[in-house]
Amino acid sequence: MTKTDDFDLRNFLPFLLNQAAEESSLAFQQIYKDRYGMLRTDWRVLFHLGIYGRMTAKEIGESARIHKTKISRAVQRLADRRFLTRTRDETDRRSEHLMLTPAGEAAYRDLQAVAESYDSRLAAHFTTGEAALLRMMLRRLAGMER
Amino acid sequence: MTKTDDFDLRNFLPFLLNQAAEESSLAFQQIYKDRYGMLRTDWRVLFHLGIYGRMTAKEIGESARIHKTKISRAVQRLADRRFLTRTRDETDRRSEHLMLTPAGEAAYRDLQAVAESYDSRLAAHFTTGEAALLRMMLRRLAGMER
DNA sequence: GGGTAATAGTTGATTTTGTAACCAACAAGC
DNA sequence: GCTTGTTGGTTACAAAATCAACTATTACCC
Repeated sequence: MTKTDDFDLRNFLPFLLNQAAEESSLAFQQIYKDRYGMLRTDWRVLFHLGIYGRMTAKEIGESARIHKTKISRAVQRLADRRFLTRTRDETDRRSEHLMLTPAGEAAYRDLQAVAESYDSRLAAHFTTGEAALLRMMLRRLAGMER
Repeated sequence: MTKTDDFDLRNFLPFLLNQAAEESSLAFQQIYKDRYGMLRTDWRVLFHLGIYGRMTAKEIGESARIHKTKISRAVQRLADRRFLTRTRDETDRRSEHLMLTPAGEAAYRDLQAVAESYDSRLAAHFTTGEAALLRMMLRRLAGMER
């Protein structure tokens, strides 16, 4: 395993970002998967509804940059488990408003608490200033701010 | 879309890291996909061989934290396209050494150049010091250093 | 040396994702 | 009000990822 080229893969940002994202999602993923049998898109939808209270599939998709088919399926799964309700918008009958049921709220509160402590644990790798800078840089890379 | 909970998803590191990783991989992905019909694992294997010259599937898997079935199939695809050769290790006939063919080397050099300029473009969002700090923090989150 | 466990890598079945086509409701122009 | 285009969301089919089981070979160890 002698180097024949000095390009450093371990510093290549797309690679590095993916490794960090994967590693830092692992333990959290384990929790929502084991505890609620959820997929990645499921908890993201759950969190959006938990945070914003009432949204349409489209709004969630735009906010989290998730394709509409993935949202559609996650909403189905969550509706099947009675974690959310769908109600048609009467002024535009194409779209429907999603809201968490009490069971959904409970799941959200549980996972939200996990997420908060999980995030603190990750941030504890750094000083407060570093962590803030990291989030800012990530938001910029994610195109969430300019 | 009024907030009913003050948890900030957009600052939750696993979420943020994934968004940044996805966004910052997009254009590069387009290139290896369009230009060589490669998948994510394919270019990672290609890069490992391009950088280190000769590795076994297992070594690549450990280095990039990719599951062996994914590696196995990526190696198959790359071998089918004559981008690499496999030769059995004669002292341990279970494993085989992978090496790029000239065609594989050419593809690697091409993509490596793209990767380098792509990385610079991403890093240009920040000052030199910030970028270095970012990489360091990501390596730490990825468990690549302690 | 013979039996058992471990390892490198492959294969097959199942689940999840991605892509395109689709349906129903709405909007705009005429 | 009819046609054409757009939009929110679902569905069908193909591609890819995951997980478990499998083969072949080597290591362990009594």
